[in-house]
Amino acid sequence: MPNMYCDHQKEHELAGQRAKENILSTAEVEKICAVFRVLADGTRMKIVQALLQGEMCVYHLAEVTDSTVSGVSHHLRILRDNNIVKAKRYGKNVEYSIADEHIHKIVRMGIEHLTCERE
Amino acid sequence: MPNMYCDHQKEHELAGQRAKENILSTAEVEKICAVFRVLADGTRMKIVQALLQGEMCVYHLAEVTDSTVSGVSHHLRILRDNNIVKAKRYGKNVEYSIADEHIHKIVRMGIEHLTCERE
DNA sequence: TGAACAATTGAACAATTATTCAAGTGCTCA
DNA sequence: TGAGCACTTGAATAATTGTTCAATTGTTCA
Repeated sequence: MPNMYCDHQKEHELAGQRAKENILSTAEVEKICAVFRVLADGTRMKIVQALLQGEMCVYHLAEVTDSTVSGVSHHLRILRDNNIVKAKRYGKNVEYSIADEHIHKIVRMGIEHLTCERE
Repeated sequence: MPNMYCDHQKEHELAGQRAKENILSTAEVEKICAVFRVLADGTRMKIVQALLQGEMCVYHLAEVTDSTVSGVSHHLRILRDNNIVKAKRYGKNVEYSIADEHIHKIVRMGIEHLTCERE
């Protein structure tokens, strides 16, 4: 009797092809991953969470995240390049804020996933 | 006249402290990041997208993602350890499926963020 | 102008992570 | 039982990524 659940020899060409057609392209997948990759760092996540409470300058962000101004600045560049935060200069300071409405949602999803996890 | 936007000498202790109190702990932030870190890889994202269409065995997932069975298996372990997919054995095969309702939502958020980006 | 502060950048190093390959386990069926 | 398939694992290598420090840019104000 053949394997009734997953007969590779006969079905994978069809099943594989079907799934391949419905899946996003490698380029599109890469772009989506990029957003998650940005949010996958602890310091950057803290920066985002701090900015969700209102705009803040680099010095304050370094305070809040327990890191250096230089380090935060590097992370802010990555966040800017990925349309997650935006910068506005006021005199000597640069005030950062959240660029995009659904960064709120994405981060909230992350928190929800956390709270409903059972170990 | 003092800097009216961000007078560090006088305000950062207060502003910094306030933000520090409202932000999640480092441990909590790390856990949230972990979810995003898992979704930040192209192969894993493809696996998740394939599984959003229905359960699938390792062989098929390797087909769909254009990678090796071994490579996919390593990624599936990471996905399992982070409660994103679950495994069920049927005879020789192991069928994988999405473990958690809001993986749908999280991935959809990622796609939305992508589509409303302007370059 | 120049001194002081805010932020950015680049380069070097350290740490993490993905991929590969070979060897292993678990299951089925002749 | 043992041959063959499905999958997993571990170790080694290659590639990416974060952090640090020193130097640089941009701004203000005396």
